[in-house]
Amino acid sequence: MAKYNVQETEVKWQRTWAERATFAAREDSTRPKYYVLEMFPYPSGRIHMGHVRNYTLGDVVARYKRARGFNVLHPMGWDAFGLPAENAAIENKVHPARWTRENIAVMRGQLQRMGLAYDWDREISTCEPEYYRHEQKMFLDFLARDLVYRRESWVNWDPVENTVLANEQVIEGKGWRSGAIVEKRQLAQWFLRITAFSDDLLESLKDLARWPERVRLMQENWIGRSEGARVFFPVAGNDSKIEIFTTRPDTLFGASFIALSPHHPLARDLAKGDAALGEFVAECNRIGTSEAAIETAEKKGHKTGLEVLHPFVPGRRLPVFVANFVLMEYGTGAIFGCPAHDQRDLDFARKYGLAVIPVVVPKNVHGTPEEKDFIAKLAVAAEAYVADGVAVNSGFLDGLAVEDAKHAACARLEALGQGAGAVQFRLRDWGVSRQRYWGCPIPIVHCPACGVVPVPEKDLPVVLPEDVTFDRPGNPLEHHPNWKNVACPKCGKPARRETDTFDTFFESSWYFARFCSPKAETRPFERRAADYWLPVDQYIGGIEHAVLHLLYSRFFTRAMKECGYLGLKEPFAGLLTQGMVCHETYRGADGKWLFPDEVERRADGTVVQTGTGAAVAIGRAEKMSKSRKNVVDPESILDAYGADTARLFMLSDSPPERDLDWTEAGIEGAFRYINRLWRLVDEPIIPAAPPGELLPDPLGAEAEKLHRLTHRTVAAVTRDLDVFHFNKAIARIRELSNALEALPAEAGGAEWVAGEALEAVVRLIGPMMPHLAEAMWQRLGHATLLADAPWPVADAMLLVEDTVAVAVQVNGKLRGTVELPMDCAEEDAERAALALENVARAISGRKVRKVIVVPNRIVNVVV
RNA sequence: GCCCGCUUGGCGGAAUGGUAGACGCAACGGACUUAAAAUCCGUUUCCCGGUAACGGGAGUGCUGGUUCGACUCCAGCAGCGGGCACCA
Repeated sequence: MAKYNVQETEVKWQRTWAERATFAAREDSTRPKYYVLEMFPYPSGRIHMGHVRNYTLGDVVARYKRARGFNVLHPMGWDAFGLPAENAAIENKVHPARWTRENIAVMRGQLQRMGLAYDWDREISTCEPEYYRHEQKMFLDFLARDLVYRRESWVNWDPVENTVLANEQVIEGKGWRSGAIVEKRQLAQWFLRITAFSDDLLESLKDLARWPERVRLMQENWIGRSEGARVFFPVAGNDSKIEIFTTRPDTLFGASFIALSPHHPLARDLAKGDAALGEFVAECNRIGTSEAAIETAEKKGHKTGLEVLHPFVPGRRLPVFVANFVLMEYGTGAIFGCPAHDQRDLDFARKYGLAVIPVVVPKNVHGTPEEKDFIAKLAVAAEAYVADGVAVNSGFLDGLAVEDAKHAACARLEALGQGAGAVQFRLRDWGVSRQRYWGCPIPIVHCPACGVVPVPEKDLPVVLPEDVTFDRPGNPLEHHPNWKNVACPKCGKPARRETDTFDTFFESSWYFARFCSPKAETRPFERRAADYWLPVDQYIGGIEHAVLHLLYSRFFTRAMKECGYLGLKEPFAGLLTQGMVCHETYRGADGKWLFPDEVERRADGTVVQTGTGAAVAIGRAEKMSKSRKNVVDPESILDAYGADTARLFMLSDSPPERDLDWTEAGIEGAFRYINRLWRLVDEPIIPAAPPGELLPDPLGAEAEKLHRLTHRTVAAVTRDLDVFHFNKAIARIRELSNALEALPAEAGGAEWVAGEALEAVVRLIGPMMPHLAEAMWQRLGHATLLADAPWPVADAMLLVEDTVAVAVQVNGKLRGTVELPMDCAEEDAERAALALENVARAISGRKVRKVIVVPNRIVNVVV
């Protein structure tokens, strides 16, 4: 018999699906719709294993839902703008447009070889004007509705290249190419007012029932709603004041200093007349813009010489510092420090010799003789007291619990006109300006006379010019000979185009809607199509997008709704976040990384370098990355084993949310199973009964078992696929195919039940190994496509068992099992359990105190 | 530094308050073969007793707790990973 011909079979069915437009999606109000979407890829050159995993997961969902009768939309496109194209342009002298389009062509071919059930007619690419023109229009709509504004903001600046750097281009505070110490600079930039929706974005997380809890938690923390107070501290000696935000107004009596952000207007004013302070601010600017860098840097401050007056304590003066850990972007850019009750403030106070004034004591200490002792210890402690308690040393707050003291403090501040209770969000507005070439041009003109002028709708799109060069650092749009010179749309006088482009998160914030009508010309998408298809029923992608991309998309959907583009505010009803694909790492004797195909495993289990035979050190599995060389090219797997094998391996070894270890042995195991399945139709042990033959009655015992297992498996796999437990679904299918192979030919009714089991296996593997399943389906004599066949349904009568094995424990330890009728009386179960010899031995004369019977599960005898 | 996860045999995992290790990988033993590959059958958490059937003990990162019963719930700790606003 012929071996299963992977390549020929896979190409054949891919062609068949394409010719018949099997996966073309059309709006159809008579059928329930289901929109499955995987995060679209950045066209970096070739697909990687992360893509294979992501798109396999989505494809199983798409094919399964289709079989269940849904009208499925399953599209694919390209997140085509981005930094790597510009890096390639600089390093390899390829134009970003050409590089990107060539990459797309290669990657499209690779995805097609995977047999993914996409409607390729809906393919989009965000770097084409047909796509980005619509987001230019949306930007102008947002501007008209005050969802867009312009302000100064900080960027990483490479003083050697005279270029803005992305955070990833800043390595240990230095520019990745120049090695120069990176500085912070201020530029006028465009912002989207995501904070206008802070409350709604937070509140609506509750409704996203099919999102992972941890993603909702991360977004909740990111939005970071906190209640507290804004407080004005009058500056001693003049009539200005410093406004701070605090979540602990109850500890105001413990205040011992004020700290300003280095970017606070007052700090910058003071720095003008204070060279040392100026140098300190410059030093802070060298930390860079990333929060991680600022938070991990040593906490430092600089005394300004200024003092403020305490709002509650007449005569108390607090020194004002500038501190490197205070963020201008959060609150008011100024804080008050209460060292006794905040660890960071305490560290700061110890460093600069500031007072530590305890103002909260634990409830159980308050009013006891230990109270004094507690306060005395805290005043000299290295650890702040941050837990709940009762206010002390706090005038009118004394004796109040923390929560009550907060309210009382706010009320007093308000009465004094020194502040008020306030809600503060950590979420900041979204800066979308990028000083880069390979992005969507921001449709704005700067006119010396009229100022900022939106490009009129009739002049859209503002097309990104392709005749640019990368021979010098900075944004090529700045150096383009004429692109930026335009007539002002308002007054007609010479003006200058905005040369910044959009953050690439802009494109990915609405592409899911574009797929509803990807060819719409006059608008981003047809309202009717969006109303039909949206929201995305199941979105699938990496956990690394848990906050930014997903939050921006949620915001964008709300903004589009405000502008009347669509009628909903949550884009993704269901979310599945998949884990990474990992591989063990190899280092040669010289310590350099080796690719998996540069090493070989010997029979004795050791691993050596191919060719030289030198010893290789094996490292634990880590995320596949070019830098560690622990990558396997999906195309080599497709060549050697085919798409179904790659898909099976991606699904069978780990649950989707977890990381997956790629192993050569695992892929071989998957390949063996593919061939074993093929043999079920190619060399059947038991010939299937002819179609239409009635179920023999009675069945032999073995046949009856398989008959029941078939139906149990159909039910179990259906349940598993509904909740994305693909690895469990495959384990069940393997159990069924194992049982099918083990069925004795002489069992009564063997032909009939073998045929039934085989047909069930083929239908169940359909979503996961679609090529093999089609080939087997055809071999079973079907003239139709499996892709068009409905999902099998289990006979409920066959799922009911009449007996069940019940575990018997003595004091929680397993001592045996008894076979009992399903749902038998508790007394019967107890009697049968106590009758076991082993149980009697375990009790061995001790008194039975209690017997716990959990019907159909367990009997626990307590002695 | 802050936020969020994860940790179960040699390995990937299953079991989400009720028989820990389903299913697979690897390894070992056997069958088939002149031989190999492929395929098929069997064994495999660890320790103790037993020729065996089997019996006993320990065991889900670590330390405690709740419960008749904990991989599962709670508290603390450790290790590893994701995110931190200009990578996508």
